[in-house]
Amino acid sequence: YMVEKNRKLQEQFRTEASTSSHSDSSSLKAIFHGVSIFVDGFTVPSSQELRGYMLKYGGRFENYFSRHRVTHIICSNLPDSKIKNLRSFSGGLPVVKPKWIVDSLAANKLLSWLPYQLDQLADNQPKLSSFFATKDGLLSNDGLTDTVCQLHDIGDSSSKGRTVKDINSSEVGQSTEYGSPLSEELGQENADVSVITELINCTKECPGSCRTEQIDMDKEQMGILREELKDNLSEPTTSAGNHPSDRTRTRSLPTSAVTKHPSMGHSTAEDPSFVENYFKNSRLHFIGTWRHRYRKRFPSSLNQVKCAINLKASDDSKKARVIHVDMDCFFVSVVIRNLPELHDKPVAICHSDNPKGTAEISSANYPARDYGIRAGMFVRDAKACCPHLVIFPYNFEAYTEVADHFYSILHKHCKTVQAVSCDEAFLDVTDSEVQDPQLLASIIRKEVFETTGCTASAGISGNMLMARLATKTAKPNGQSYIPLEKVDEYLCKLPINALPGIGYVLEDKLKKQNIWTCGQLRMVSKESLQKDFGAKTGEMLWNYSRGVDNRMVGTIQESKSIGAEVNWGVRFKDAKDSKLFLVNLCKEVHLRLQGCGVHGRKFTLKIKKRRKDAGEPAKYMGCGDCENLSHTITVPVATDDVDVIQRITMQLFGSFNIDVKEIRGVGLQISRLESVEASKQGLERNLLKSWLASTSANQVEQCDTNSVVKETIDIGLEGQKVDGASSDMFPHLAQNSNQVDDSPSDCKASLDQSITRPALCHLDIGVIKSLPPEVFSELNDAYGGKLVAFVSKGKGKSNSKGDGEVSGSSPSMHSQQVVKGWCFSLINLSLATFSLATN
DNA sequence: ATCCTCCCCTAC
DNA sequence: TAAGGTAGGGGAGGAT
Ligand SMILES: Nc1ccn([C@H]2C[C@H](O)[C@@H](COP(=O)(O)OP(=O)(O)OP(=O)(O)O)O2)c(=O)n1
Ligand SMILES: [Mg+2]
Ligand SMILES: [Mg+2]
Repeated sequence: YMVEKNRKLQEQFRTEASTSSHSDSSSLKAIFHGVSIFVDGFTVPSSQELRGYMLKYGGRFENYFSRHRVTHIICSNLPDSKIKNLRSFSGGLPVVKPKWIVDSLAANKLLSWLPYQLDQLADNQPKLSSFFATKDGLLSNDGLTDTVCQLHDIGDSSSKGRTVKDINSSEVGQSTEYGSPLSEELGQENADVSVITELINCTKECPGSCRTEQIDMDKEQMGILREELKDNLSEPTTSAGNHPSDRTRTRSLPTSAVTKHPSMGHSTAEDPSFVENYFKNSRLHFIGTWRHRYRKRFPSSLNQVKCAINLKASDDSKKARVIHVDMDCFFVSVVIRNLPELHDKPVAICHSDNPKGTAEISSANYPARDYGIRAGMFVRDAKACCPHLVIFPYNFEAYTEVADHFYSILHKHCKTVQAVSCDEAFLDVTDSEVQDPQLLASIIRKEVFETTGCTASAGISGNMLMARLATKTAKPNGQSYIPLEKVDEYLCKLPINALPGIGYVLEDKLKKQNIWTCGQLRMVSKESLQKDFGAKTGEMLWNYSRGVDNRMVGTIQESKSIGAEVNWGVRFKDAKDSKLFLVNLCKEVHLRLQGCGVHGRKFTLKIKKRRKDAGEPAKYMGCGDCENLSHTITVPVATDDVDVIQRITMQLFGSFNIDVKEIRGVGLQISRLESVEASKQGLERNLLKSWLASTSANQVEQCDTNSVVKETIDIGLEGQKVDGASSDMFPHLAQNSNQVDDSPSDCKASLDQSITRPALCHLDIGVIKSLPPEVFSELNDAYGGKLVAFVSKGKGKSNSKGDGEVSGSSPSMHSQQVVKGWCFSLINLSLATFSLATN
């Protein structure tokens, strides 16, 4: 995530750099090429001034610290208390006084930073700094020569920087494996399942009325606040300097229970309904989940899949085929749509108006962009660029509403609409009734404005790529058509990072090859690009640089994965906090699965762990510099049952063996999805229920729900310990699950004396055959028909990729034991699922 | 070759 | 204070 975020900010930064220095770029020297600074604390000149210098003179400015991206930490003298923190936080990077920047500017070349080392740290610069010292020496020498040389040096230095990082990450990779020495080295107490179970019971009893009251109070207050906000917002107040939103909020909030602990007030540790509140307020969550809401509102039957023949027929014609429409500064436009007096003033959307705050700007209108304000910036940086910037809070309901109008209009005018996001879509106008695509675009834009009060821009061209690029040039509130004969001219000087699909990493790699524009990119052979970037990416680059894009408009597929993650405000005091958080996260994921009508088989838990020596992040309650860890379990039967999800998740969590205080982010993702319709899970459960109640009542009755579940999960754990980062819940099902296959008795060994055991262990093909036909049929469905093959051929493997396929299972060397395990696992899980569902 | 699985990269 | 999510594409590298 941090990489992504940083890339974005850098992109904005570079865009600014290229536009602001456009006129005089020839006279300005790129003194700071290859230098990427992170400013820590108060400095003279200010952080913003330094940022400006870096911008003007070819350097980089990082809002977030990252060992990978930052080359120098800039810092004035600090109180001793902070020095110790900084020493570990710096992670071996040079910590330099801002005078280095100023003097370099005065000298018009990059000076060695060594004389500018922070005094307090000068005697203790770690060994890495000597590495940078040499590099800087080279840099400053070559800085006098020419840009090409500088480039090479930058390449060298950053690639070495990456080498260091790569070593770290491979270590991290190892640490994700079970039983590796590293996990012992971490020496953190493993979260014992029984302990956690106790804690659940405890928390279930504890919260009581007190906590509920607090929540209610908060909700009530929020309601009142919202009313106030609405009143204020709907009033087209002329005093633009008076921002109603945050004044009201910040004054009222301190009385709420949440802010009782000032230091931890917004962390997971203090708020039992953190997950819920968090997602309610997260803009990225809003845009990330918007697609689900769109699917429901505009069912996909509207979209015809264009057939290839049709495409080829129209391919040769020179007529523009694609329109791309995107709302202008969407979040701002919506919020100020009834406040015309603000339209020519700089406005941005942000949670906070605090000029020192690290809240992020979500969207800035075009007057604000003239000040250099961009999405993703900290509000303090935005305010520094433009002190009179008007900040408004989010209004997600209004965004949804406007997006609905927007898409209604699009669907009305075009049968092939491909939604990109809440404010953006592609239209295929090949077969449009309106002959002139430009006319159609203007009709749509006009109608959007008249309906919503918000402006949209449009790009029209022969394919999706060119239409998208055209939109960018058309903004704001305009449209642009790029005919085929203008494509070459348009692309020739276009910077490569303007191409969709080229982000920070690809841009950097290309620039190391001295490729800055699409024109230069065209000089590289396709083979060379494919060698350097892979087959598909290479071809994409080759095509895009020529304005070629073969994608078709209108293909919306069903989702392949569903997940939820939180990487902000995550601060756990103890296992109780983390447990509660995980349970809530599971509930969230469960609801999303239900909302999409799917069940899933593959569970991935992602953890962000504070990197060693990483201090408190620059962003308030942010996750900062983290290692990304992830573990996966695959279960044989797709589920959306909240309790099953929780069990699996807790199992996964336990396998991390991590000190919860180090956790900065948690995410749960479900994949290998099957539609509920197809698996008919509900019916299966009911049938299992009646079957178990009648036929084998004695067995079921003696079978404690929790023990069944635990058993089931425990079996999974055994396989998991062996497997490493990824594991199959039921090792017998995975052909590559090593050790367990050699000792099928593990299955038996892991069972307790529960009454279920003997019966299940004797289950075999015969037992499966004896199942009532409905049950068998549905179990068979749940396995995509594999049960038939299993019974008829006597093979139990289920490793085919196709979900619904009967797929001839490959020759199995698994014996009867495997088959037993398979049956056992299946029945056991079904029991567990069923039992929990009925509780 | 062709698949998987585990990530990284990208976009909004 | 503040709410740094979500999901698909695809590359690397191992298994088959
Ligand atoms: N880093 C980002 C990018 C986008 N958004 C949200 C706010 C935007 O309004 C909306 C749409 O994204 P766009 O990229 O379309 O940006 P805008 O519509 O704001 O501006 P533009 O006029 O460039 O389209 O998504 C966000 O919250 N954070
Ligand atoms: Mg937009
Ligand atoms: Mg957009």
